[in-house]
Amino acid sequence: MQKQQTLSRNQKIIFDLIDKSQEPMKAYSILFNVQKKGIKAPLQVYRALDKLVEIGKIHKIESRNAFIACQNSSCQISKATAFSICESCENVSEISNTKLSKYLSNFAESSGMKYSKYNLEFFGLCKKCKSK
Amino acid sequence: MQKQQTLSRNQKIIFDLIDKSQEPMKAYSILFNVQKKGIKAPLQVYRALDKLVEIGKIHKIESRNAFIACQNSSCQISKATAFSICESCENVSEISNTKLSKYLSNFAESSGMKYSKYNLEFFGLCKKCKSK
DNA sequence: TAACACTATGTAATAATATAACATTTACAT
DNA sequence: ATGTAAATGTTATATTATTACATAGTGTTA
Repeated sequence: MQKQQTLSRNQKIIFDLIDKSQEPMKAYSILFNVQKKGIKAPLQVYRALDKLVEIGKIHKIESRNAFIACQNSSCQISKATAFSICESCENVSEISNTKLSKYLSNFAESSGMKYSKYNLEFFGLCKKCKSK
Repeated sequence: MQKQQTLSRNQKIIFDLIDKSQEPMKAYSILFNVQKKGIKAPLQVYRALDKLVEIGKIHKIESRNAFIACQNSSCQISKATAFSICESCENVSEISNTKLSKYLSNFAESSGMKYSKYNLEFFGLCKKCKSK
């Protein structure tokens, strides 16, 4: 376990918004939603997002340019992220599977590079959408 | 093996440029490089890129918004892509490892979703950079 | 060959995503 | 109280990507 981070004002406002959201949020949608709380500029949002990603409270879904709260309570720093993404409803869920992450970090360790992290995105239809 | 695609004029110009490049290329850098060949607008580039990705001739490196030619001659449609990315020199190399792709597609198949593809990006220091 | 569908192209405008540069303030350890 | 690192505020701008609309090429098949 890492030590608990204290979030700054802006970081907390933005984390709370993302954490409450049922779906990944985009930066400018976040901006729109926090303007009433005094966060007026894109850069304020991006700075908080960068920090929140760095400390593992949120993850960026690279293929969507969107952010979700970490679903895995024990993950304070994200060195190993995996998601499944529905191409129909755009639902994203975080995968937390010890075997998978062991397999992938072992793979990376044995590849010749000095491995620091990975990101994996699966695409397809989620349970709901595939039965439609 | 899939059937061989014939590339259109713009697709061929853009594929050749990416294929010759030693590093991933960004869309506007591609645009700059093909203007002398009559491709003047971003959309012309993005349309060709979309098609080339679709038929598996190139891949998009999502974390970098950049494109590289497929290194794997037998891969005509990219349902399973993996890369290692150097955080220092930004070198990107495609990983083509049958065991890895089997492991990941099996994982996806057993996850409950109707799996169609994945993308995996490893980050760290490449061989050259780690010894500096 | 004419009619059709499909794919690709050309062009202008604009939307969406992200960062640079600079000034100021806050948190907090010494 | 002082130094330092982190965070904030603000303006402007860079970068990445799409919408909308008009036109042209390619290949089938009637």
